[in-house]
Amino acid sequence: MTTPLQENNPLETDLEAIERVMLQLGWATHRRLHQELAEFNLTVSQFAAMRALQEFDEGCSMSELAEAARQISATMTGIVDRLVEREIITRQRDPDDRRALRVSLTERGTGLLETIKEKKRVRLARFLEDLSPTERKDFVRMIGKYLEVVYG
Amino acid sequence: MTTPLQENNPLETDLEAIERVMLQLGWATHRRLHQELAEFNLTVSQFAAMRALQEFDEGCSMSELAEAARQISATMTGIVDRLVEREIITRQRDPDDRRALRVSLTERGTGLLETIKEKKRVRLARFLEDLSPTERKDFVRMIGKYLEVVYG
DNA sequence: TAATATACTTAGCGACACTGAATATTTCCA
DNA sequence: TGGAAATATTCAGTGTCGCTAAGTATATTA
Repeated sequence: MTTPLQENNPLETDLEAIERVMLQLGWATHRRLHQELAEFNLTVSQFAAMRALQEFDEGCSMSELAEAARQISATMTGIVDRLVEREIITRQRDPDDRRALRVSLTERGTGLLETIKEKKRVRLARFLEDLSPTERKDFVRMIGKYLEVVYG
Repeated sequence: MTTPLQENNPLETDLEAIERVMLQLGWATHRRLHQELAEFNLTVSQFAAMRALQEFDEGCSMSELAEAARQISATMTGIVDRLVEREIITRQRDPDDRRALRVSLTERGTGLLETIKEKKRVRLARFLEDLSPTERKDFVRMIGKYLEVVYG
C-alpha cells in the first residue's frame, strides 16, 4: 500500500509524527474556533476576513481582501455583505477607481476583534507558561518556517 | 482599546507572536487543505471523518465517529451519506445493538486516504530537511503540548 | 411492561465556496 | 479618438456544512 515504516529511519518516523500532529492541529484549531466564534455569531471565514482587514491600515479593495483571506472575490462578496449589514465593516466606492470598493473595519468591528483575540490569549498564556523563553522563540520560528515551506 | 504592548515584557511579545502565527496557521492549513482536496472531490470535513475512521481498527459507531471528528451526529449523518454513496466507507447495522451502526473505511477509501497523505508528505519532507533531529523532536513535542493545553 | 434512555435520522435554515456569466469602469493602442 | 481588452466586482445557481428541533427504532430499567 504505502512504503513500510522503517523503524530505524528517524526522518521517516518524524515525518509520520509531524504529519499526524499537524493534521490534527489544523482540524482541531478550525473546529474549536468555529465553536468559539458561535458565541459572537461569527463564522470562521468572517473572522478570517476581519483579521485580514486589520492588517491593512487604510482599508483595501475586495480583491485584496479576498487574496489576504485566501478566498475568491465572489465568495468574499457574500461574507462582506453580511459583515456590512451588522456594521462590523464598511464598503464604499473608491473615488479614484470607480470599479473598485474600499473595505474597512468599523470601530465596532475593531472592538469585536479585540474582544475575541483577548479570550484566545488567556488559553495561549497557559501554554506559554510551560515553555522556557528559548522554547518560545523556537516555537515561533519553527511554525514560521513551516508556514513558509509548506504553504508558501 | 486593549492593553498596550510592553516592549520589554518577553511573555507579552511572545504571546502576540504566537497568537498571530497560530491563527495564521489554522486558517492557512484549512484553506490549503480545502483546495488540495478539491482535486479528489473531497471536503475538509469528509477528509477529517476519513482520518478519524482510520484510527479505529474495527470501525466505529456513528457517535464515536462524530466525536472523533468533532461533529454532532446529525452533521455526521450527511457527511457519511455522501461517502457511502461514493463507496469510500461502509455503514452497516451493528448486530449486537440494532440501534447502532458500524462505519468503516472501504479498501478504496483507505487507498484514497493514503494517496492524499502521500502528497502531503512530500511538502512536509522539505520542511523536515531544514530541521535538526533535535528540532524535529522538539517540534512534535511542542505541538503536542499546544494541542493538549489549548484544545484540551 | 411502561417509562426512560440511547443511537441515529430527518427537516429546515443560514452560511460557505465554487463556477460561469453579467455589469461597470478603466486602460491601451491603432 | 474610438473601440477592444483588461480589471473590479456582483449575481445566479449548486452542493456541502453545521446547527437545532423533532422524530423513529431499539435497549434498559424500575
